[in-house]
Amino acid sequence: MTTINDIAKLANVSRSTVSRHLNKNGYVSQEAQERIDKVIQETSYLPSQSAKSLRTKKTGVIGVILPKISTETASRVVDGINQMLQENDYQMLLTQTSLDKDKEIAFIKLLQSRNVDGVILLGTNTDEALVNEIQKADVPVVVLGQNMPSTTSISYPDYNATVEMITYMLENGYRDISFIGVPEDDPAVGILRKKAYIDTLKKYNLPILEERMAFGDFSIESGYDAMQTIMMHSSQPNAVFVVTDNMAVGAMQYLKENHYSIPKDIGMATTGVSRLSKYIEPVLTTIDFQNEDAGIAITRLLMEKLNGYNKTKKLTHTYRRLSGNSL
Amino acid sequence: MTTINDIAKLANVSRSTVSRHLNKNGYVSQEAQERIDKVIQETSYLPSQSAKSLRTKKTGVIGVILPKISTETASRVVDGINQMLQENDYQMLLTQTSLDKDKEIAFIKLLQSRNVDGVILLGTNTDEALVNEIQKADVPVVVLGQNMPSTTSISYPDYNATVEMITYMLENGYRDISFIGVPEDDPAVGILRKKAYIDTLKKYNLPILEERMAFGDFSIESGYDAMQTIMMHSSQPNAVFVVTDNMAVGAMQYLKENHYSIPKDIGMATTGVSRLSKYIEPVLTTIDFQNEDAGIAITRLLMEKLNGYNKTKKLTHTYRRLSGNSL
DNA sequence: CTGAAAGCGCTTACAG
DNA sequence: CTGAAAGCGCTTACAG
Repeated sequence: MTTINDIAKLANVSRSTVSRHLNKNGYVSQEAQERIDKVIQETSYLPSQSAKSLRTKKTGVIGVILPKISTETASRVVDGINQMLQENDYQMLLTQTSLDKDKEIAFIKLLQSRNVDGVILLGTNTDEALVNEIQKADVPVVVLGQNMPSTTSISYPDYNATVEMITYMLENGYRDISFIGVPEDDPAVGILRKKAYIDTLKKYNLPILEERMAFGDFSIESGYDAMQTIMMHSSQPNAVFVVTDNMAVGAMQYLKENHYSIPKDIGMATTGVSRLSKYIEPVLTTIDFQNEDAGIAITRLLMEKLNGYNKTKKLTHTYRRLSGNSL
Repeated sequence: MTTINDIAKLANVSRSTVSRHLNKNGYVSQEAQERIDKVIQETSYLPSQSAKSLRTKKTGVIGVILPKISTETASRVVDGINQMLQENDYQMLLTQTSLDKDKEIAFIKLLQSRNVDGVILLGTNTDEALVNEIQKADVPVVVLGQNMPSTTSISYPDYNATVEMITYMLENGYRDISFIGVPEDDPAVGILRKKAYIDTLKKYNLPILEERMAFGDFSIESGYDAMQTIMMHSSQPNAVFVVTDNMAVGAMQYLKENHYSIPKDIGMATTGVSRLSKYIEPVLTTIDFQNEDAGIAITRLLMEKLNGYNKTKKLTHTYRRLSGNSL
């Protein structure tokens, strides 16, 4: 392997001079520059980032922690993150927790031992242990998808967007709206979206019925099961709001298999927009959280922190409602 | 930041001993071990990977180069890669070329300067410049999706699977089958799948018509355009085979918009299985290349190389045909 | 404009 | 069983 010493020797300068030239700080004579460039060309020398990092305490690498890679929402966010990182000459170290909370904490540690310059966490909870770990991290950690205490984070407009959607359903005449959610250890998706559903029904003086609510674990299968649970009950709803698109797909499958027509027998709305949702029959009415933009936005906040801005910022991302024919 | 020196001092041993204990090589007395563990606990010490890498020339990081992250095929492959890497305690550095060939070469260099232990490339071409770069890399590079010269690689069964699908279409009575492909600088998708289409028609003594073929660039839009090009021609086909699912979605959109019914007016088959394809109407008949398994398999080959196996291996991945109602 | 020297935080023979 | 020493490949004041 070629090192800076080899280059120095071949170019007849000291390695300090080579380093100065490579990093474009300090003066290097024209002649020296040319000799160095020539030698670098010939040897196709590449500076060792390990050595560089050890000295400078910077790696140019950002760690990204996400629940699951092969999900459309996540891959879009990653796409946005990646764009922004590439613009800023950062590389991305990707880790996946498979929704295991312990791994979130473990990865924050591991990423630090890898000397990443910062961490982007796609949040699934705001447990105290996690908050503590983020606090004591000695690199900036930013969070997308949860309002993480004392941490720079971007939330999705879980409450408002859900209120708007439920209201929209009510205005379209649906009165018996059921709800498929996730457990409450996820404050954003589990608590806020459910609260929005309940609050909106109350506002319209409608009863909140336990049997109209069921909960899944983000998977397609769990959406199927939740829909089944709801429909097995004697008093059936005429609409359903599903908090994530994956579970909505499962719910749709259950309804199709059991010959309920959407929207004739039961209206459906959800959150998250699929690349294919335009082509599904029926086209789902959904809330688009614009994940790619969110990925860009959270990365921008991290870049700010890396540039010395050290106040905690809290943002809420935008959204738009996409109308289909499932209502 | 806590370093090995701090630990050594606090535990009253030399840093050699701490190192020996951490890496579990060489003897360390029970007492010393306990003192060290205690101090590590208290300080929540994490060894610097940069320093470690500089010494050992190993980083425990694998570089992954892919054309585009937010594509279902890619994210499934990444999922498989990630599973296998996690089992082997490796981390993943992810890069995206956006289908820019120069970036493939640039990333191979960049990843090396980051001292990755190996590289997995999702191949889009087998250009000489790329082959050379792979050859002269001083870490193992393995390739998925192309039969890369002189390189350990796993190909998809592009030719055979396509022959089988076209044959299946012919056996189902379709005679005027059109084809949507990609340019020939992609040997696997561009050349082999097209050749399979042509060879199979020839075998059935059917004419090969230029106007029955159109080409896109993997995007949904290009599939739309290609389908349009074909349908604008006076002699219309009664079926189409599209080489990728993304382009198939575009082609479907064109057909729907122009009130062609699938499969009544025109049958369709493609490659690649979408999470949602079961729920699209019609359900697409498709070839499933089982991308997650492919990701696992290519990572396994890389692990073998990392363990000293240095022969070049060439594998072809499996596939299965999924029948829908689009034919 | 340039080079010698120190040091980043580790590991690894080597000597004891 | 343990420690001193050398060295991995860089960068960065500092002196000239």
